[in-house]
Amino acid sequence: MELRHLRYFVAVAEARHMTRAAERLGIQQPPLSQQIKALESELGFELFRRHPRGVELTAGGRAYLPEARAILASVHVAAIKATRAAKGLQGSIAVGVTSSAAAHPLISQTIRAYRESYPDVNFDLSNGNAAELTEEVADGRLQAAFLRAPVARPANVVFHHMLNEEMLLILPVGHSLTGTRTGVGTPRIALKSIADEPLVLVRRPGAPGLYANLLQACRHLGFTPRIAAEVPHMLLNISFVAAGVGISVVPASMRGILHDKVVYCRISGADPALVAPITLVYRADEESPTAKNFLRLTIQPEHGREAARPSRRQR
Amino acid sequence: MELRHLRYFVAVAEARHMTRAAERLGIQQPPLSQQIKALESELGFELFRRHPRGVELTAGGRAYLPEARAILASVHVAAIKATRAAKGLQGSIAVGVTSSAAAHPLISQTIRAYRESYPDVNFDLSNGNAAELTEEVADGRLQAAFLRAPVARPANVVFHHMLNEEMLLILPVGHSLTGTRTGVGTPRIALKSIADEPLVLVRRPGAPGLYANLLQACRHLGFTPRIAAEVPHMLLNISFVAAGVGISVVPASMRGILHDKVVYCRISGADPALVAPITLVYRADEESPTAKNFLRLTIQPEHGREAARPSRRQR
DNA sequence: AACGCTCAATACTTTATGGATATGGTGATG
DNA sequence: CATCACCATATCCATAAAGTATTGAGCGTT
Repeated sequence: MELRHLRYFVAVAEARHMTRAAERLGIQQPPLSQQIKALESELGFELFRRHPRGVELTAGGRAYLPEARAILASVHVAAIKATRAAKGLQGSIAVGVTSSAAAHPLISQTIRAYRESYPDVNFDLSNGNAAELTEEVADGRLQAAFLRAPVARPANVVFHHMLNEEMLLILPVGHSLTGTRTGVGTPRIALKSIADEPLVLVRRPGAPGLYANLLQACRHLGFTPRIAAEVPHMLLNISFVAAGVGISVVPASMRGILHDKVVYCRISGADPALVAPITLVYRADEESPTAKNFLRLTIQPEHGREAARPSRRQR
Repeated sequence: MELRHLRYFVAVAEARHMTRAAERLGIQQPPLSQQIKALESELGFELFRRHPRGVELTAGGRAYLPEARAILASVHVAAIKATRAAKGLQGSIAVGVTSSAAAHPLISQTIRAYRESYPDVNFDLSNGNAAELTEEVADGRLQAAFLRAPVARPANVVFHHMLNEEMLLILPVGHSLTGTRTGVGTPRIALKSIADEPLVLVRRPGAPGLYANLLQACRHLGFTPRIAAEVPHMLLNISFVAAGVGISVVPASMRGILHDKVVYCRISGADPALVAPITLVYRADEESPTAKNFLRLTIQPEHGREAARPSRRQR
């Protein structure tokens, strides 16, 4: 049995007339009669009673009609559903962020924009450190991840550098280095002036990247800072500075956190410049349509939106 | 698109392998590849990613697979459902009975037997007088009706005489005619002995049939009974006799009703013999499978049961 | 009662297409 | 680098769907 039989059957049932149904189907009457007959013989019972004025559904035909209609409708619906999935309008996507990357407004903007453009996609957002996220992307548990500096570079994984963010020095309020400058705007402090200050560092097994540049810049200036404490993440880092344990540097997007306890200062005289990148990680061979839409929207926001609703402009 | 495409798609999706799927389908690999490709081009997206070790579902294919399976399953289910309807195993039937016919045990037996044999058929049992039921059968509102004597014979309607039932004379307990015989078994009374008794008759516009024979038999014996009362149905008839209004005759199957107030007696010396028929009424061109099963079961109970479950004996 | 009309079925031809066979191309594997 | 395992392509054939012409059956009409 083929869908053709069902289409023909429904047409005849609706027209109650072989010849008119054939016209409506764009075929001649004899082949239609034949196909109906073939369907009847496959089903094992008659669908129609033939009258000189047309045809009439039998009890079996009456029972079959709604079923046939439902099948034809679901064939149509199935194609639409699957097309939506293929276009990435439906389905799911798993994205990871490190907590320090999550602090940057770009990340939340990007995710919000995607969820608005693709409201029917189930969005799984998870948290982890750079090493974990990279591994999860590499073996497909995540389709994308936002992190700061890459910590491992598995084959087949792309690290897309999105931006560099300035690093700011943070000191506890009332610290001697902050007293000298109280003008408007962000104060500026020379890196060499922190040579004798105790330093708080964020350093975990999986995230050594962000502070390498700081230590190297200090070495260039001829000193090695004293490490007062190492903490597992950036927020605790600021808390420690606020508590007076030492000073530290954080990405500029953290500015505002504990603002009454901590002073944020720009750094001068650092070489290499102290910057915190935001990196988008994804598999080079990513095929998931939802992921491809997400990547497109993230990397080229304008194009992404256009592609998501191509017909809006034309109407 | 045809069901073939869905069948092929599901086979390939399950085998994850074109060549093996082709084997399972009993065709060669190239035509299978072509049909899959045709399906993809009709849907507008790729269902599979081709690898050197086999094929893999795309996101669109993954979404399409359960839909395709459901469609194929519902094609199967539709055929089964409609076949059951065509065989009269599912559907509905409307049957009417007159209240006097309903009193005969054959009717309830027949209906119970049908409902047991065809439990999935919706059975509409309705009540009416012979004229009403005949009309409803004639124009298709009923598929069958049980009544006593036919009162009208529309073209295209078959009146199947099922049985003749003896008519019994009923008299109030203590009536003079009953006093003479008090042996075991049903007493017997000569029709001519009721010549002077007042008679209660059931007679409605639509049901004149049952008492015509009684009056004619009396005329043969040379008397015309006096009509003491006319009542609309048989049960009230018995109540009137019990109340002493007069005597009457009823079909033998009524025996037992008001047994402590009324005496049932066999009648001798009547010509024509006083009998009450049970008549099954149905359309000559009845096509409904449920109705045909009902008629078969009613007219030929043994054959009906056999046909309803043809496979039981063979297993 | 005969005729004509309508519509489905039948007989036969044509066409389209699904399937078979043979072969080519490509990426993984040892 | 050669081989293997698969899928894709090309070509041909057989099947079956569609087309054409005609028959046949049932109904209404005169």
